Amino acid sequence: MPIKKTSLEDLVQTCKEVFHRKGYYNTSMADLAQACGLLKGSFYHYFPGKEDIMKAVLRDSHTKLKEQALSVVHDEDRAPKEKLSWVLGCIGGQVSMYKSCLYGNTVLETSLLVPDFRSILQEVFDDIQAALQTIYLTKYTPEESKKRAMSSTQQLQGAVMMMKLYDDVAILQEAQQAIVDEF
Amino acid sequence: MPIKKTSLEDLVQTCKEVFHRKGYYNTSMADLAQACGLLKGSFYHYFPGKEDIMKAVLRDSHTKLKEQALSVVHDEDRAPKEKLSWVLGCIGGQVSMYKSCLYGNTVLETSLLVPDFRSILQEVFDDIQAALQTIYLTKYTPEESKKRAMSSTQQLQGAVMMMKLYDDVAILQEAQQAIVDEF
Amino acid sequence: MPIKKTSLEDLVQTCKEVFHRKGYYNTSMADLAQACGLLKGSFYHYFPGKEDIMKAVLRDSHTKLKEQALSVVHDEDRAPKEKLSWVLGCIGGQVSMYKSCLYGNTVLETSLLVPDFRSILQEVFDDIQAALQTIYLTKYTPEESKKRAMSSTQQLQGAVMMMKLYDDVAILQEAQQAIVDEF
Amino acid sequence: MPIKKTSLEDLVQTCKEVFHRKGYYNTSMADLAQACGLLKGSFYHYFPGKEDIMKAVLRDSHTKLKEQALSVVHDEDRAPKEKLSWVLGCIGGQVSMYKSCLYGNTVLETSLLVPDFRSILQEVFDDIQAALQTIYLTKYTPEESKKRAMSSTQQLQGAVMMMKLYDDVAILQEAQQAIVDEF
DNA sequence: TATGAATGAGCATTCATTCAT
DNA sequence: TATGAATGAATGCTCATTCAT
Repeated sequence: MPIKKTSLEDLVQTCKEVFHRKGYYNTSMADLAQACGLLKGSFYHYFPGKEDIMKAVLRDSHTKLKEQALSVVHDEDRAPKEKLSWVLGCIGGQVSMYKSCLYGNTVLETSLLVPDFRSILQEVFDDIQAALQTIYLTKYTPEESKKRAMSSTQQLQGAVMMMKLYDDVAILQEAQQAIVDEF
Repeated sequence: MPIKKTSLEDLVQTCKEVFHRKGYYNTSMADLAQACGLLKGSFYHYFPGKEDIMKAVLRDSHTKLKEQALSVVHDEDRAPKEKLSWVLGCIGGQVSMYKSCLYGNTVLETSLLVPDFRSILQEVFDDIQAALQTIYLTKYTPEESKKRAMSSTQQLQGAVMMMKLYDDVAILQEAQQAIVDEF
Repeated sequence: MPIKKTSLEDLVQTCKEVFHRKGYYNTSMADLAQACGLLKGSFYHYFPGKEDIMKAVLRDSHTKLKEQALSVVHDEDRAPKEKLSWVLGCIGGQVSMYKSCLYGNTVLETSLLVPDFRSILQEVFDDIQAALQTIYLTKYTPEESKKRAMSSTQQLQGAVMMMKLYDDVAILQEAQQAIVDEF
Repeated sequence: MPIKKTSLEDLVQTCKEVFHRKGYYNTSMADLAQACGLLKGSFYHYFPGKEDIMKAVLRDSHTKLKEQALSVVHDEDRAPKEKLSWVLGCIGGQVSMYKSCLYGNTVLETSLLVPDFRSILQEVFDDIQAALQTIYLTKYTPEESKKRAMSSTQQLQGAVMMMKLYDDVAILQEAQQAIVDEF
C-alpha cells in the first residue's frame, strides 16, 4: 500500500500526454507542472530541464514499445501475419489513444534541432523496422523485406498525419488493415 | 519596373524558409524579422500577427503547388504515369529543397490547436488527393483510385519523416520511385 | 530642446549608481529596471543582457576617468604635484559620491568569474598607473616611478575599502593627502 | 576520537573556500551544499540560513587570524620588524592560498547591506590595526604608529585587489616586502 | 513604409527556505 | 542527522504585440 505523493512514473505519463497534445515547443514547464499538480519549481527535483523530461518521455515510450509491441516478433506460437497485425495494432492503439504519434511529431518538430532527441528517435524507428523486417523475412527475400518494412513504417506514419488532419481514426485503421492485407 | 525594398512576396518566401527550419512555435517574430532584414515592429505593416504570416505562407505554398504540380493533371499530352511522376517530383523537389514538408509539419505541430491552419491544410491535401485520384482513375476503379491516392499521399508523407530522421534524401526518392513503379 | 524619454546615457548613469550600491550579483534586472523607470523587458532594447549593462557602465566610467582625471597629466601648465593631487581628487570625488569604487568592487566580486569585466578593469588600472607613473617620472627614476604608481593605487584602493567599512570619508581623504604629501 | 561524517568545522572550511571563489551573493546554498557533499536541506541542521554560514566563516577566519597572525605581537622573543613580517606573512599566506581576501571582498560586496557582517569585519580590521599599531609603537609615536598601521592595512588590501586583477601573486609579495622594508 | 521604444505576460530556471519522513 | 520533496518568489530573458514618430 504505497502512499506515493508523486512518482516519477506518473510524472512521465502525464508529461507524455501533454507533449502529445501540445507538441514540444508549445508546451511550457508551467503546462507540465499544472498537469502534474506541481509548482514549476518543484519539477526540477525530478528533471534537470525541459529537454530531459522529453527524453524521459521518449525513452519510456520506447521501452514500452519494445516490451508490448515488438517483443512478439520472436514468439514462435504466432503466425507471421498475426505478428504483423499485433505490432501495427499496438502502435496504432497508442496513436489512437493520444490522437497522435509522439515519435513522428518529435521527428518533424525537433529532430534537426535537438540532437539528443534525434538519436533516441532513430533507435525507436530502427527497432520498429527491424521487427517488421523479421516478420517479412518469413515470406520475402531480405532485400524485399527491408523495403516492405520501410514502406509499412512510412505508410503508418503518413496515416497518422492524415488521421490528425481529418480527425478521423478510421484513416489509421484502414492503413493498418491495408498493410496487413498486403502481407 | 518597381524596385521594392521589401515585397510581400519576398517576406513570405523568407518566412517559409524559417518555418520549415524551426517549426511554427519555435519560430519567433524576431527570428522572422531578422531573416527578412526588418525590425519586429515593421512586420505588423504586412501581417496582423504571427498566425497570419503562417497562413500566408501556407496559402502561397498551396497556390504554387496547384500551379506547378497539380495543374499538369489535366494536360492531355502526357501519359498518366508521367503525370504521377511529375506531381510527386514537384512535391519531392520542394521537400528536398527545405529538407522538410511544411504541410506535414504543420499538421502534426498545430492542426489540432489552430483551426485556421487546419482548414487550409485540409484544402491542400484534398487537392493533392484529388489530383492523384484523377490520375489513378485512368487505370483503376473510382474506389481503388481513391484508396491509392490516399495511400500514395501517406507513403510520401511518411517518407518525408523518415528522410528527416535519418537525414537521407534518398529515402524520399525511393518512395517516390516506388509509388510511380506501382502505378 | 530634446524631449528624450529614455536616453542610453541616463540608463547607464542610473545603473552605475545601482551597481555601486548593491554590487553586480546582488543587483537584479528588476532593480535596474525599476531604478530607470522601465519594465524589465524594456531593458533588453538597450542592452542584450545584464553583463552588457555592466560593461557599458564600466566603459563609461573609464572614458570619463580618462577625460576628467587622467588627461591632466600632459597639461604643461601644472606642476607635477598639482597633477597628482588633481588625479587623486577626481578619483576620490567619484568614490565619495557613490561611497564606493566600482572598479575595485568589480575586480573583487567578479574579475575571476567574468573575463570581459577583467579585461576592461585591467585597462582601467593600466591607465591609472600609467598616468601616475608619468607624474612620478618628473621626479623619480623609471623604476621608482613604477613602484610608486603601483603603491599609490593600492593605497587608494585600500583606503576605499576602509572608508566603506567604517563609513568614514575622512579615511579616503587622509589617504589622498598622504599620497600627495609623499610626492 | 570521534569519526564524524560531517563536522561543523569541515563545513565552515569548505564554505569559506566557496565564498572566496564566488563571493557572497553569487554563491547559492546549492553551491555550498554540493561542495560539502550534502543536500541543500541538510544544511539547515547546521545553520539557520545563508547569512549565518557567512558569519560562521568570517568568525572562524577571525579567530584563526588572532591565533596565528596577531598573537605573535606580544611575543617578547621576537624583534618588532620580525613580528611585522610574521603578521603580514600570515595574512598574505591566507590570501595567496585562496587568491583573495574574504574580509576585503565582503566589506566591498556587503558591508553596507548586511549590518551583521559589517560589525564582524570592523572587529577584524580593528584587531589587525591594533596589532600593527602595537608593533609600530616600538619605534614611532602613537599618532605616527596609528597612521602607519592604517596605511599598511590599506596597502595590503589594495595589493590583494591588484593581485586578483592581474592574477599575479608577486604583486602581493612585493607589497608585503615594501611594508616590512619601510619599518 | 518603417522605426524603435515600450509593454506586460510568459519563458525556463534557480533561489533560500521548510518540513515530513 | 540527514533526506528529498515541495514551496513560492525571484532570477535573467523572450514573447507577440502596440504605437507614437
